[in-house]
Amino acid sequence: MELSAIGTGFNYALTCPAQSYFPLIPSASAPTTTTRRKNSQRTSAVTATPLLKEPRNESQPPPPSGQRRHSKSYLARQAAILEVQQSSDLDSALQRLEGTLKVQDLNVILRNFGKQSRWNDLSQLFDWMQQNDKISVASFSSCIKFMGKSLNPMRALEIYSNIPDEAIKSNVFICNSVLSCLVRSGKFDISTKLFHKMKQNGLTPDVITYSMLLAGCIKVKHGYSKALDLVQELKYNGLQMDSVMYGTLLAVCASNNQCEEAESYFNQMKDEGHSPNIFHYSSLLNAYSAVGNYRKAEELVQDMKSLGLVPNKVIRTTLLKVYVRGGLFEKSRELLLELEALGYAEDEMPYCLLMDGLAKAGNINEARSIFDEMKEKGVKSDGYSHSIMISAYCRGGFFEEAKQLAKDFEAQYDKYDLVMLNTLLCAYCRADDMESVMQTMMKMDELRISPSYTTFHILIKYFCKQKLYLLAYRTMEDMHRKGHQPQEELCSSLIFYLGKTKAHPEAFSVYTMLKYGKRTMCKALHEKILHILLSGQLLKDAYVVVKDNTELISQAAIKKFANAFMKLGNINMINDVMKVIHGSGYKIDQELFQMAISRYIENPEKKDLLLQLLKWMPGQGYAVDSSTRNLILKNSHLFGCQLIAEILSRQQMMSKALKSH
DNA sequence: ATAGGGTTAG
Repeated sequence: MELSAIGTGFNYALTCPAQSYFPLIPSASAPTTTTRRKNSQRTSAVTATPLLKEPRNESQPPPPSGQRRHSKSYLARQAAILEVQQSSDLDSALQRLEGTLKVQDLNVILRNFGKQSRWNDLSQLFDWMQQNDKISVASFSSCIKFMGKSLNPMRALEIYSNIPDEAIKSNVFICNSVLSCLVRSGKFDISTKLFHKMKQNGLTPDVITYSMLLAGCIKVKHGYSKALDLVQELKYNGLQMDSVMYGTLLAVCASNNQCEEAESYFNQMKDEGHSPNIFHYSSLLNAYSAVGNYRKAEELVQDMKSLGLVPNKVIRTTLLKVYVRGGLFEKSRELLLELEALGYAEDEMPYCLLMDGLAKAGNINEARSIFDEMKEKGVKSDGYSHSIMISAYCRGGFFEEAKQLAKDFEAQYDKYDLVMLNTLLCAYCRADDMESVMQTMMKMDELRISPSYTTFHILIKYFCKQKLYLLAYRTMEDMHRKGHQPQEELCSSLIFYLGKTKAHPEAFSVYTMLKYGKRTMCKALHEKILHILLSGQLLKDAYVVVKDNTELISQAAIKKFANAFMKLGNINMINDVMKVIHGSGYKIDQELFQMAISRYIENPEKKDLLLQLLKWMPGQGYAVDSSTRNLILKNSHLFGCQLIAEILSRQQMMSKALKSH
């Protein structure tokens, strides 16, 4: 322990030549690798210092800096810093050295813990500093920054919100650290909200604040317009864009396909006197790659070279992407050779770019030959190239080839992730290899990888194709349970098949999943499900469908529904159904009334409902015809003769009045 | 005495 402490102290002296004047430190010029024996040999030589550029000996005056006077306490503090850092019991070390260590020393330790990713120690030290009131703004700032690095934004927010002093809470360094921590942890929305709150509480943002938030726009939806807002606000506050901000802004443009904007910022940046570095070029080139603008890309690379910047692996790979997107496969191949020669093609990525481009352009055989060449050369691969080719074969309809490569992959690699599993699944489904499909699903289960939207989609489609409609339905149920909203087209066809195979309740269940999802659905689907429900005699469900979609269902379908319902539907709902279909603009005919009334006559205990219906009719312009009236009169003893006679006469008066008009 | 950015890639 002691020895190592001395050793490190010695190294520290190396970084601070001024310390070499102190006899405690043997040699400032001794290299780290020098052995202890050589060290001791040299000590005397250094004391004489005849070869040093600025020889000093005892007769010379001491250096003007204050370091000499404070040397003892300074050294004690350095030693204490080391002791704390190397201590196995942090709290006791802190207790022991409390008198020696100043706040800035503790901050040094804090930062060192951060640099070494010693998160627990960092947290413990910070707590101690807070409890012992040995803390400064810098401590907060550093600590919060490292909370971002350790991806612990909640702890950072907690620390920040526990700061009692409003002035410290609005300190720009602390605010910047908090925001940086949030942005780094992918919490852009929270950081934006907090930023506004901070401004309200008195924060004056600086370039770094804006730069940080701008960086958050790269991986975010509508990042470009958010970035523009930030830039505008920055300018409004009298701040100026610097080279860092331009770099970030270019990356935002590139990731949002704002090619022309990227170009114009690049030029603007140069006009303002900032010289672009390789990253600025890289981002702009990336923007060109999205649109395949190879002319501009080539120009840019020339421009870059003329400034003395050497295109690196990323630049060249991005240029390859430009050529691929632009459909310049000859040039792509040439560039790939160049990458190989430079040792930039040691992994499969550039090959995959070209293969994918070729396959998507319909040139699947050429893609395959690159794949084979690559395998022959023994290029490092983690299976991505297989995935590219399998997808390409599936897209092109070469299902056997896809399956072959899928099997090939499984024999060679044991690295499965969700995307790969989905790719394999797709290949096995298309090649109609049920056994492998099931094996893949078991694999997924085994690896505790939960199926994605795509997984379910592939499976459901496959099961439909296999006419395993109930299995497809169960899968869709599962998908829905996991919170995925199935695609309408898939639902629609499954509904159709389920209906055809007389799985009416299942068909309705699929319809319900779709209906309560967020997406809009095809208008014709309501009528389709209505027919299915009617053929399954699910009249209550049919009633709900009609009620909820009256204006989307044809008169013919309403008629079919109404007839079915009057014949066999729940007698208690007959009047409701009448009202609903009338409300939809459907003109109820005599046949329907007669059916309803016959049901009531068969069930005399429902006489109240019959009376209600008869009373309702004249208000809507309906009256029973003579044959129905006779039917009612014949059974009027069941319902109360007097009442029936009254109601019928009112109906008659109404219908006469209508006729005379 | 502390805070910032960017590149290829399912």
